[in-house]
Amino acid sequence: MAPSWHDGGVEDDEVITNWGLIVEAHAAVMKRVAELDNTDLPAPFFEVLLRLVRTPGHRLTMSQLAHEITFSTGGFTKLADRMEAAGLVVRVACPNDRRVTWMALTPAGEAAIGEILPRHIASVRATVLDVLGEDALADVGIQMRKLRDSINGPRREELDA
Amino acid sequence: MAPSWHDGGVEDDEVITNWGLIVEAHAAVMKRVAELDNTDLPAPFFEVLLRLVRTPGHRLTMSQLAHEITFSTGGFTKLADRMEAAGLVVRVACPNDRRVTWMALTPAGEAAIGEILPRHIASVRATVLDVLGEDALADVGIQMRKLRDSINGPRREELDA
DNA sequence: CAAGATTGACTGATCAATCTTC
DNA sequence: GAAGATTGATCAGTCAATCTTG
Repeated sequence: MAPSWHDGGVEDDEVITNWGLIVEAHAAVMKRVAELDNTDLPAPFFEVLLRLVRTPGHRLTMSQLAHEITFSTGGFTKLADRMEAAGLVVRVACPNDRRVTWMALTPAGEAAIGEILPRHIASVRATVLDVLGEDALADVGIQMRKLRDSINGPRREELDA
Repeated sequence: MAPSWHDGGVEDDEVITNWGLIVEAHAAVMKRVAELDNTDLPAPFFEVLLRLVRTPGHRLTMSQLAHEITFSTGGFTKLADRMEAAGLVVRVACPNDRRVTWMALTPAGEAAIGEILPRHIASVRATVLDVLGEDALADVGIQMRKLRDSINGPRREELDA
């Protein structure tokens, strides 16, 4: 057996290797899916549109969206500028609290996500589901949810993407 | 049961949700580990140093390193500039093929990775291993290797990180 | 004074084009 | 001509500071 400074525990190499596999698999799948998607829509645009279209009312606040796609608020403001310039979303003032700004889908935004999403789903199916199979993917999902929730806390509503 | 346009197959939502969990867990862990590492060493620096220190001779070519950390060659040249300016690595001309440049660890680079790596391992243990447990993490690793290898092809040597 | 959003300065990556060497 | 590395132009993100509203 190999030596370790964790008496009786798991090898460091094993932990680092397995975490490394998650990182590498994530990067490889992201890249492949982007190729298969074959779209000119920037990835952050897609992330935003997806979350908006899956939300009742098709609108979320700037802060909420920024957090969900793990952007800084400053970075998200500029992303919002670009998406609004592209006609995919509009800013809507919040009447209740005049500090907050809603981001809402435009018809063009709905059309864009409606056009890309089926291809994206096909890409993920081909890259992930067809390789792992249904059961293994479900098992991985369970573990990943544990990881996520141990850090972010469980979600009030499931809006994974 | 819910409807699907994949007759008898897996639901789209299920696939997208599970893949989304991988993406979110990856992002959350990356962020948390970075916090726990508590280092001023930029992440790409760490990635490069780690691969160098784990390589016999402590040297790899620019292209090879660029590919391993999934950088463009142009981007890696500039990363190498910064790391060399920081005294962590040196470029070494290859005598056999004068097109290639080796990147080699300096003593300062060895010291830097030697100092951060134990903390990093502890961060990953606390964030990943302690949450999933040894067996579940190993299972996830198996699936992630399948994903990676189905895209990149199996590695000649295991150098995960 | 805290929270949401924006702005400006800066950093770090990509891409396409170029240079050298095989 | 192809491969490895570099360069210049550009782009998209962070961070710290600011403004407004609660």
